[in-house]
Amino acid sequence: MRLLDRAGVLLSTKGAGALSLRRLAADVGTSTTAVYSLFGGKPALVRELFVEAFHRFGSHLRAVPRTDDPGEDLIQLGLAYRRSALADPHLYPVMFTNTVPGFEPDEQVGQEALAALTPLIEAVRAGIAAGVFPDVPATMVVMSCWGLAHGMVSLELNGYVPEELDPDAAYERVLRANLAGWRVPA
Amino acid sequence: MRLLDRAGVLLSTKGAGALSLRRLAADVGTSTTAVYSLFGGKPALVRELFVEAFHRFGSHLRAVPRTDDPGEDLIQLGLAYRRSALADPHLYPVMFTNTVPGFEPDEQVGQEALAALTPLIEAVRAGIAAGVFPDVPATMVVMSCWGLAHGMVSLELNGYVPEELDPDAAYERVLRANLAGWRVPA
DNA sequence: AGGGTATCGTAACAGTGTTACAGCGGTAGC
DNA sequence: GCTACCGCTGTAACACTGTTACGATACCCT
Repeated sequence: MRLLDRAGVLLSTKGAGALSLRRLAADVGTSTTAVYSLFGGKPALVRELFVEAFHRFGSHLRAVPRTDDPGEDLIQLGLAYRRSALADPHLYPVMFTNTVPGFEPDEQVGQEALAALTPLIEAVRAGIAAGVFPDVPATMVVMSCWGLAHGMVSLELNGYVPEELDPDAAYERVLRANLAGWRVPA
Repeated sequence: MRLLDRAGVLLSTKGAGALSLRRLAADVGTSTTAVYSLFGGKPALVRELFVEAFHRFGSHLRAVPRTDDPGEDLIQLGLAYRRSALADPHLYPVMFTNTVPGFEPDEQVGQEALAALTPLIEAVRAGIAAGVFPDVPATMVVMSCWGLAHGMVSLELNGYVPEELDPDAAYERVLRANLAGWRVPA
């Protein structure tokens, strides 16, 4: 589907504001009606981009190997999280902050989007089972890691990281500090 | 300025998509041209809302008292951060994620917006001076606390917090864990 | 070969931000 | 008191957006 590809490129380069149906149709060489017969409108097209973005996102996360050290696995997952976001920055807000006006993820697509976080959940569960994390609901420390990664990446994408900080090193340092706070003292 | 007030209400209730100049002008009883002679366009009006939002945000943060326990101060600041965001949720994305298409915070307004984080910076500096935090750049642990708070709040606002978690309790727990990870062991 | 369905193009409608133009008001200078 | 000016306002238009009704086309299946 050339429309979807072109829409992804257009959104990744020019941003959400430049994603207009006429522009899109003109680039591909068709008319705006094609979008309606193939997808059903602009929100439906963005929905397709949404699941595509989460597929790539899930691939990045599934690519980090699972070791016998759940803590280090979580760190690596956090680094992969940021790499995925920085790979195409304009796709990130489509997933987690509503950038395109008409589109909001419905219940179904939202659930299968969260499936991309499975490696994170499993690492946390393994950590709790191994006793390196306290006996709290796994979703809580998942939200902790996810929230920190999302917040840091989101702030970085919006240009809120101070210049005196090396983004790579600071991000990893922050991740490790957060995780250290969850470790139950041996 | 009734236009600004009405714009704030409209944005806080109906969201960014409903903030149209014609709608706004009709509600106040004037014409769209008023926005151009008074502000200079829609982005300029949103800019005004941006600084207004940061003023309120700064007030929430300045309202938490400073004690001799920098760690606890940071927790209270984090709680105030979330309270401020939940007070009018639609104003939060205006500050930290670009919701309104035409508007992006320029350098000047972005700098004075960050001034709202002053209490956070001071608490971190006090913590480093007191030896409860390690001797790292203050901006790093600031970014850590800010990133976590922003990420958690952002995810909550987008409906990504699992139902089995009590949002209030989980948020505070996550904040405390993160801060514990920064504490240098006595 | 014929019929049905999916897709596409043209044109229009409603809505948006923006701007040129004209009119009104008040205010400063003489 | 008159006049000229300047800020503010409304009307109307332009260019753009998403959306849809209507025909026409092409393709696939029977």
